[in-house]
Amino acid sequence: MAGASNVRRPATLASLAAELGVSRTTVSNAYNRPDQLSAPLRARVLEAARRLGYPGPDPVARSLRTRKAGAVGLMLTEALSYAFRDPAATGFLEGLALACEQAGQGLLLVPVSPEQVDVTAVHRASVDGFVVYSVREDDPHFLAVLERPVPTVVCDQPMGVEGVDRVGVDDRAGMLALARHLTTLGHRRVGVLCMRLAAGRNDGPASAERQAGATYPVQRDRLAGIRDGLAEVGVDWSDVPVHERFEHSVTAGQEGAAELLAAHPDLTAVLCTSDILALGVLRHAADRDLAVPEQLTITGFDGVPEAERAGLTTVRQPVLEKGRVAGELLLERGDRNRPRRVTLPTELVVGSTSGKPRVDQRFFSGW
Amino acid sequence: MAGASNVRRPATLASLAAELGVSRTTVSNAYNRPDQLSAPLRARVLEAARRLGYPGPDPVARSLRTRKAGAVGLMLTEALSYAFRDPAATGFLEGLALACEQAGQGLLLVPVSPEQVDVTAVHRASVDGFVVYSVREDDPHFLAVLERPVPTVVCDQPMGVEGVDRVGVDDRAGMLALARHLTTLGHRRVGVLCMRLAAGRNDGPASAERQAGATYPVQRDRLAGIRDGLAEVGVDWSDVPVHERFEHSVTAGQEGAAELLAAHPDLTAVLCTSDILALGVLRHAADRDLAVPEQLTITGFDGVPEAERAGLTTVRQPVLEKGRVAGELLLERGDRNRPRRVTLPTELVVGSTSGKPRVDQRFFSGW
DNA sequence: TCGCTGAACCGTAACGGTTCAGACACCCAG
DNA sequence: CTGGGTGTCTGAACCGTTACGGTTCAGCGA
Repeated sequence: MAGASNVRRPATLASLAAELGVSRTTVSNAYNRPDQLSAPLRARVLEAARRLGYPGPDPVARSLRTRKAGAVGLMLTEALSYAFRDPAATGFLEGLALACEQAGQGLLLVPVSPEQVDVTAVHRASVDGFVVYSVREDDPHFLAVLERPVPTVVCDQPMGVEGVDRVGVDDRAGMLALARHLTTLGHRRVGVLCMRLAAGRNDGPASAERQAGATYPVQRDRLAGIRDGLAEVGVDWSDVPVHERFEHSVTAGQEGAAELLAAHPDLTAVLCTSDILALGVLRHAADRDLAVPEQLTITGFDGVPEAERAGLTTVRQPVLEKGRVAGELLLERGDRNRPRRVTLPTELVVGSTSGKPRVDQRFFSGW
Repeated sequence: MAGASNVRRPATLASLAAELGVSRTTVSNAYNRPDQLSAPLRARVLEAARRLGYPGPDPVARSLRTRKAGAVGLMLTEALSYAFRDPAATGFLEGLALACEQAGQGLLLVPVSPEQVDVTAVHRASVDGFVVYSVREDDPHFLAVLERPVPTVVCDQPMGVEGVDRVGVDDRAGMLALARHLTTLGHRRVGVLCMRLAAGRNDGPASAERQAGATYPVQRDRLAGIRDGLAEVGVDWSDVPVHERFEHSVTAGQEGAAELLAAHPDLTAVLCTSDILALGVLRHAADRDLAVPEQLTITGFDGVPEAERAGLTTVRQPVLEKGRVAGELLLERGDRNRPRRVTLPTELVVGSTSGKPRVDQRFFSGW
C-alpha cells in the first residue's frame, strides 16, 4: 500500500547530529540551552532540522528523561462528557484550567468509563499529578490514582484521605445558613431532594440507613446542615422526607419534585442539594401552576449562573476558585510536609424563590 | 530537610525483576500479557510489586517504547479557560470528550497563552494527534501543530489547509436560510453584529477592507450568507452596517447593540453571528424597553441551550456532533489516503425574537 | 613559553519500558 | 526413539532524549 511511505519515521536528534557531524548533546543544546553553543552552529543545526524535517525533540522521550510529563490529570467518576454538562463542574474546570495555563501545564482529561472497573486509563496517564473531582471514596479509579507515585489533590470528595491535599467548602455550614433562613421565614414542614448518596441506584425516598451509609460526604454534610437548622426550631429529622435521585439533571429534579410532593402534599418548602435539581423543581412548579414562593418555597445549592438568572434562593460556593486552588495546590512548589486542607467560604443568596409558608394545608383542596 | 526521604524513587520494573530473580520481560508480561507466563509466577510478581510499592509500568516509558501517547491534544487560541465559558465550545468539548472516552484516549488541553508567541506548549504535548478548534490560519500555535508529525483535525477554522482533516458546518448556507427568513418577513434595513474578524482589536464598524481581510473564515462565511440573502431582494451589502466585537460575551453583544442602534436607529433587525452576542442584544433591548420582535427583530447563530430557552431565532449547528466527528476523524484507523472533509447540516430555528418589521421609522420619535 | 581560564563541544550512561527471536524443558503422536 | 509442537521464560536490542562529567582549544597575562 502506498500509504506505507507516509509513515516514514521523522528524523531524530541522533540522525540530525550524525548528518551535521556534531554530537547529540549539541543538537539538544541547540533547542534547550542556546547559550551552550555558538550562534552560528545553532543556526546550522536549526537549518538542518528544517531541511531534514526534524520536528524538534520528541516530547515523550524528553518527559522520560526529565521525569516531567508537563501535565496534570483530571479524574472524575462520571463520564468525561458529563463534566461539560454540569455548570458547577464547568466552573471548576475553568478555574483548574486557569491555574494550569498559568503554570504552563497541560490538563489531561482521563477517560474513565463510569461504573466500570477498568482502571488502565489511570495507569496510562502521563501526568505529574492528579486532581480528583468529587468521587466516592471507594471508587476503583480513585484507588488507582492513590497508587500512582504522584501528588494528588482532591476536590470535595473523598475527605480525610491520608497524604492527599483537599479543597472544598463547608457544605454543612452553608446549608445551615440556608435552613435558618427558611425556619426564620416560618417553614416547618420541609422536604429534601438530594443527589446520589452512595453506590447503587436509588430513585426515591432515602431511608435513615441509606443516609447513614452515604459514601458521598458532601451530600451527607449538606443534609446534616439542614438537620442542624431544623433541630434549632425543634423539627425532628426523622419527620423530614428526603428523596434521592441517581441522575443529576433538571429532569431528575422535576421527577423528584413530583414524587416528593405527591407523597407529602403538606410541604411548604423543598430544599435541594444542588441548583440543577432545584431548577427541576421550579419547572415542576411551573408545570403545575404553583406560585413560587407564595405556594412553595424552593432552594438550591451551588450558585450556578443559570440559577442566579432564575432568581433561585441558594448557597453560592466559589466553584471557579475551587478549581484554581486545586490547581495551585498541586502545582505549587513547596515543602510538602503535611497535607493541606483548604476550605472556601460559602454565601447565602436569597432570591425570589423563598418566602413565607402558605397558610393552607395542601396545594389543592381535593387532596 | 527531612523531606528528601519522601521523594525516594519508586521501584522500577528492573528492580522488581532483580528482587524476584526473573527477567524484566517476565515482569513486563505479568502486566501486559498474562497468558505469557504461568499463573503462579504472575501472582508472585504482582505480590512482590505490592510489597515493594511498584506502581506498575511507567506510562511515559511505555509511551516512548510503544510510540503511543494515548491522548489527543486540543488546541484553541483563546485562553484555555475560555473554552468552558462559551456554551458552543463546551458542547464541542463534550462531543470530543465522548469520542475520546469511547476510544479510551485521554484528552490533553494544551495550555496556549493567548496572543503569545510561545509555542513550546505545543512542542511539549505528548499526544498522538491534535484537534484544533477554530483558530486563525496564521496562528503561530497552529503552525507549530502542523510541524508536529502527528495527524491533525481542524474544527471550523482554518479551512483548506493541506494534509489535515476538517469538520465544520456550512455557515454560509445556514446564514442564507436565516436571511431569507427575515427578508420574507419584510426586513430590508438590517444591521449585523459579528465576532472578531481578524487579528487586532477592532470594536466598532467593520469596514469593507476589514471584512475582505478577515482571517476567520467562519465569520466571513456567515457574513457572506447574509449578503447573499439580502442580495436576493435587492439590498446592497454596502448599505448594511456591520459592527465587530473583539470579545465574545453577552456584555460585548450588549455594547455592540447600543453602538449599532445609536448609529443606525432605522434598523428593524439585528443579525448576530453568534447566540452569545444575540443574547446581549436581547438584554440591550430589554434595558431600553424595546419590544422584541414588535419593535426589533434579533437573531443569533449556534443554537446553544440558553438561546433556545430565550426563544431566540437562530441557526442551530450540531456542536456536540462536531466534537464527536472531530474525535472520530482523528482516532479512526483507516487509510489516510486523502484528507477528509465533513460538513454537518445546520437548521433554521424560528423562535419568538423574529417578526415583521415595525412600520415607524425609528425607535423613538425624538431621534 | 608556560600555566591557567572559560567557552564550546562531546561520550557515556541513564530514563523505564516493550518486543522479538530464541532457549529450554516437557509432552505426545508416530 | 524421534520429531515436532507447546508452554515458559530469557537476552539483548531498541525507543529518543537529557544529565553529567568530562575534553579540547584559543586566548591571555606573566
